[in-house]
Amino acid sequence: MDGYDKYAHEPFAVTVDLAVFTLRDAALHVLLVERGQEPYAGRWALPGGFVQPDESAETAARRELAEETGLSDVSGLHLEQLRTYSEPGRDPRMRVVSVAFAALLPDAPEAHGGSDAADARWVPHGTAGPLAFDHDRILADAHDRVGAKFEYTCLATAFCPPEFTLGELQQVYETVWGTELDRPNFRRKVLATPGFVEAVPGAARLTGGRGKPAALYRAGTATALHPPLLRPTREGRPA
Amino acid sequence: MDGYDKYAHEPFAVTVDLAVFTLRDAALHVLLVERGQEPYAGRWALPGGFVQPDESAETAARRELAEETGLSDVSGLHLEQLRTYSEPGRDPRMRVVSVAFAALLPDAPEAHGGSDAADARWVPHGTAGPLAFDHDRILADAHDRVGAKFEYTCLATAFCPPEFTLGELQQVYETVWGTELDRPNFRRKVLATPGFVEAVPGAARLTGGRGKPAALYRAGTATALHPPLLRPTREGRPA
DNA sequence: CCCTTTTATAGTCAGTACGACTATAAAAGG
DNA sequence: CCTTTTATAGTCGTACTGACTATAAAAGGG
Repeated sequence: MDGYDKYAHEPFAVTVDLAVFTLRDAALHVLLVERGQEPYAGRWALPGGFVQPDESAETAARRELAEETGLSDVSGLHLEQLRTYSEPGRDPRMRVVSVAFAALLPDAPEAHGGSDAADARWVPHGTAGPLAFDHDRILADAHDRVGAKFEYTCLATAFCPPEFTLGELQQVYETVWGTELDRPNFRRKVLATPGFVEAVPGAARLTGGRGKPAALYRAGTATALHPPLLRPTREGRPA
Repeated sequence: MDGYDKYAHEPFAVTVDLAVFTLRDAALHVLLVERGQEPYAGRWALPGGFVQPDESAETAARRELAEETGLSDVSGLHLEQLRTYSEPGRDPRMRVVSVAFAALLPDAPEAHGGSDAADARWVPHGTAGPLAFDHDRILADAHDRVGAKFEYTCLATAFCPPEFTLGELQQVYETVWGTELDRPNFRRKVLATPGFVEAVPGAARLTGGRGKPAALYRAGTATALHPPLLRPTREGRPA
């Protein structure tokens, strides 16, 4: 890193791209914007924008998160840097290096209410055709990362409202992983992990529809899962 | 990402920084360069450099890896993107966004043999005082990441020569984690994981010094570890 | 109002994995 | 020859997990 002046260094534009997930009707949704101009006009793209001169990528990402979701307070939301995408041809107009982030929301208020008219929309995951730029790749990487972190962290509660049932928490896992889990075993595991969830003391209950009311829980203070909660082995057919 | 021309976007310099690890005499070593000029003159720093206009960060990182280690072929080495550091004040001279990488080498040829005189040196981990810029943070993050990946991947063999004993592999784990492992249990776990290591058929053996000769193994084809090989629980004192 | 359906919760049981430990084998050093 | 050192084999009890059965408490339909 010596001798900056000895090297010719081209200027790069630095942006952030956000893969923002939420759960709606037990289906994974992603926040997307429709592009109005070339390149990729008419295609869906991940929300994002330029990092300003006085911002870190994290600051820019949280600012974009607030702008695109229309939420007034995004300070408590889970936002995590994924990785940086820097292939020379990824934006045909100029040399853009993009720091990608993943964000998780509990509920899904319709997005484009913001005064700045960020016309972002919640789109069911997988239904938005090929995205602009390399955003399909970014989105897939984000989904992989979130799924992997579910195994050894308590991240799943970031999709849940402040109070939730164990059935809802299990739904979160099943939706993100795309698998089904055994309900008694899931209960046992979650309750056996200290700090994952804590029972709402008022023995409060919630009626979602048919069956017996379920006890309510809040997210606990733990962040890691020891031992991990592994998804069902996908070694069903080994080669 | 619409409307590039509506935003004022300052140019950024984009660099890569490398945390290159190797094992020497059962001690973790890091490749560092001594800074010759301000800022941080005389301090150690991670090797790195600017991303060229026609390069991705990954390409730049592998090029720097070859330059700084002096190795002619770095194509087989493990090189992995860590994350991007973009705090506005991290370089006092200019706005620099740095994509950090971690690399693992089996053996440690003394580095600065390269014709380009990259004067990088192998320094025992933890002995190089405070590093320049935010490189202490980057190095710590890299070490954390490598240690964490040891739990659920076969990455540890990246530190080993083509043929190695189980004792040497255990040394790798113990050095990176800073803990001691039970030898029989470690054997059982490694050998029970299909594809982690494969025995060298010639019943070959190696004498390191005193005791009974050990069987030789090669790295297998597996990359993941299911179930993971967790390090001894550091919950010795819970709060 | 009873009976079925649905969901929540409790509990059982066997197989696996793992930590702690003991025992044997094969080399080097004195 | 005996001790030390390292490699390898095996044992035992516990914790965790997958698969499963059973009971409780609600809604809905006849």
